Order: sequence, then structure tokens, then C-alpha cells
Amino acid sequence: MAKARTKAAKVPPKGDRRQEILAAAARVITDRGLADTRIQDIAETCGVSTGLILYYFESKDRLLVEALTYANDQFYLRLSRELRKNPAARAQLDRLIELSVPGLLPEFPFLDEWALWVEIWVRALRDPEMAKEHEVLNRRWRRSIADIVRHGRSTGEFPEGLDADELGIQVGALIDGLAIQVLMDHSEVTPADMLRVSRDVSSKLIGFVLEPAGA
Amino acid sequence: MAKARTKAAKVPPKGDRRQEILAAAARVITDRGLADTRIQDIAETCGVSTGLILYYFESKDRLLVEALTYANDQFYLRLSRELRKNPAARAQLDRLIELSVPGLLPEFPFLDEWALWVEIWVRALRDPEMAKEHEVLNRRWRRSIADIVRHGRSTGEFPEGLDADELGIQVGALIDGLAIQVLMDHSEVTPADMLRVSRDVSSKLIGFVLEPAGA
DNA sequence: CTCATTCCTGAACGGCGAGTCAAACGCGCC
DNA sequence: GGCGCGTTTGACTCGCCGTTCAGGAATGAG
Repeated sequence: MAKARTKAAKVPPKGDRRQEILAAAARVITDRGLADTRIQDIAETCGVSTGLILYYFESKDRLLVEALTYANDQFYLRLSRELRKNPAARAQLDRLIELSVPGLLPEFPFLDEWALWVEIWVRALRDPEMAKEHEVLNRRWRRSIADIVRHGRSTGEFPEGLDADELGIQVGALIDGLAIQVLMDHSEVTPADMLRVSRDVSSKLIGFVLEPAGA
Repeated sequence: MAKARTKAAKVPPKGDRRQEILAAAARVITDRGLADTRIQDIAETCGVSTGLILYYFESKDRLLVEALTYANDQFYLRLSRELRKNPAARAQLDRLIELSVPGLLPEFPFLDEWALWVEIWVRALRDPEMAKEHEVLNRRWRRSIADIVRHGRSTGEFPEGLDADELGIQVGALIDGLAIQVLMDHSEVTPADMLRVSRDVSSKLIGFVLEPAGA
């Protein structure tokens, strides 16, 4: 243990280099876009040489795919953490919506998240490896919504007889579609619009009135 | 006229070369993806030399942006033509949905259309010129839906008091989001799912039952 | 037919960026 | 101190692709 601690203190904490590079890569992809991301950009963001990047990752392509899913995992972790804070299903759904609106919460730079999603989509269209990863990520996204519905149904907050998985598809698709419109054209469809429409449609689909914070 | 006919018969009909190149570019982008589209691919698809491509377009980038909007215009023209075939608002909405489901109608290779949309999104995130074009295209998309709603409202097919523009946002976003899910993960969310959900949610939002073909 | 103009070609240029590699560095261990 | 191994560097190679260009072919006018 003494040995481990020494090691950890001296060299950049062991296997953390990989993660550091992944985070830097995600940052660069967000800023410059996947197509314009060069290995050197990632290296500079990390403060290391280009050679090192390829010492840890066998190719640029693999690194990019890993970075994309890494960033998405981070998002999902944040989401789970947020949802666990409030056990009420209505509040959870409302929180999930809030977290999904680009630029709504200043503490969560979600425009970043969505920019990455679009890159994932484009890549998944042609890269089977990315497609496989995307399946996992997307399933998780729909399940987050479905789980909230199931939870609300079991506690009696939501009406009985709701199809949780169907709602996962419906609300998930709605949020994705709205986010695109806000991202691309926030003069015509504002974050406030997205928030309103998400709540409105969700309420209609679930059959209750969704209000700002568990009211 | 005789002169014009001669001309048309000999050289590739005058200014059609540009259009030919645009179509070829759209084809290649659809097949290979924007990132992997080379000028030579476009030239080969056209059966011309690479030099000619840059004779008609000042740069690859401009050509790509133009090709993307060109392809989208084609889609919009088809959509308008289809909608004009049936004056009933319910039938129009149903047709719009059918046309939007990737791979549903064999005569319309719509997977192609959606693949192009995703490329447009990614590019619009960072290219101001593309962003501007996208605004136009997206507004047109929402308006197609809103116009159907307005029409149905005026003929009494749809309930009074509907907010047509709001529905344009809602249904437009829903279809976009569903299409992504189908495109990426058609084992989990099938075209049939998309069709069902689109109809289902639209009915709930508009307040009537939407059936296959104007029933 | 001749000339001017437009269209078209394909070879050549130039820059860029992924991936390689030999050498250096640092750190623990004997 | 010196050895050895994992880490890091940055210069170099190499292929690729957008763009240029000098010239050739087709076309239409007079």
C-alpha cells in the first residue's frame, strides 16, 4: 500500500492517463467537431506530445469512439445522480427534462452533450463499432424514462395501465427532436419553448399535469 | 428552338452540369458519409474528371453545402407533390408521417434523406453558412405540418383552437427523434413502431383518431 | 474554314496529419 | 551508483486529397 501510494503520487496516477486523454478528446470534439479533431489538438489539450496519444490508443479512430462513449457515460452518471436526489416520479421526470434542455441550467453545459450526440449519430450510421455502442447508450436513455414511468405507476403517482417502454420511446424521441431544433435554430425554437413543449406533451401522454418542481 | 435543341442534344444540356454534380455529390454523401466524401468520388459518379468539379464549384466545401440543401429541396418537392394529391388534412398528415418513416415506402429511399439530415445537423453546428440554410429547411419542415393543421382546422376536420405552429414544433420534433432511433437502432425501434407512435401521439395531440388512409 | 469561347482533362503541386521510431527520461530496485 | 522497465518525446515518413494549371477538345459565330 505504501508502494502504491508512492507510485500514485509521482507518476500521473497510473491508468489515469487514458482517462485524461479521453476527457481531452471529448473536449476537443465538442469544440471543433469530430471531423476537425486532430491528434495534435488532443495532445495540446492534455499538455503532452502527439506520440503519447498513440501510445495509449492504437489508432485515432478507436480513441474517438471511446471518447464519445466516455463522455456519454459521464452524462448518464450525472443524470442518475440527479434523479436519485428526488424519489418522486413527477419530480424526476421534470428534472430529466430540465437536464435535457440545452443551455437551461448554467451548471450543466448541456449544449456540449448534445453536440456530442449528433456526432455519435453521424458516426454510428457507418461505423459498426459505434453503432453497437450507440445501441447501448440509446437503450439506456429510453430506459431512464421508462423506469421513471414504472416507478410513478407503482407509487400511484401516475395512472395505471401506462406502457412504460412505449413512453420511453415517445418522450425520448420528443426530447431528441426538440433538442436538435433548439441547438440548430434557437431563435425560432428557444430553450423555453423546449421546456414548455416537453412538459406539455409529457403531461398529455402520461395523463397528469407536470409542474416545475414536484407540486 | 432548333438551335436550342441542337445544343441540348450535344453538350450535357447547358447549366445542367452543375445539377448533375450536385446530385452525384448527394449520392456519394449518402453512401459514404460527408466526412469520407472525396472530390474524386463525386467525379467518378458523374463520369467526369476531378478538375471539372472545381470548374463548376469554387471549393469542395461550397459544393457540399449546396449538395446538402439541393437534396433536401428535392425531398421537399416530393413531399409537396404527395400532399397535393389528397386534399383531406387527416390524409395529408398521415401521408407526411408515412413519408418520414425510414424504409417504409420502397419507392422512396428515405433512409437516404435522413442520413443527409444528420450530416446537415452536424455541419450546421459549426458552419454558419450551413446553419443559415438549415434554418430555412427546418422552418419549412415545421410549416408543412402547421399548414396541414391550419387546413384541417379551417375545414372542420380538426378541432378548433389548435395552435398550428405549436403542433409543427411538437410533431416535427417527434418525427425527427423517432427517425433517429429507427435509423440507428432499427432492431429496438422498428419502422412499424415509428409509424404507430407517430400516429398515436399525433392523434392525442390533435384530438382525433388518425387512421391509415383518410378513414 | 478560322477564330474565340466555353468546357473538360489529368498530371503535378503542396500541405496536412496519422502513425512510426529511436532516443531520452524518470523511477523503483538491487 | 547503475540497471531495467514503463513512459514520453518530437522529428520523420508516407500517403492522401484539395486545388491549380497548361493545354486540348468541342462548339458556335462570322
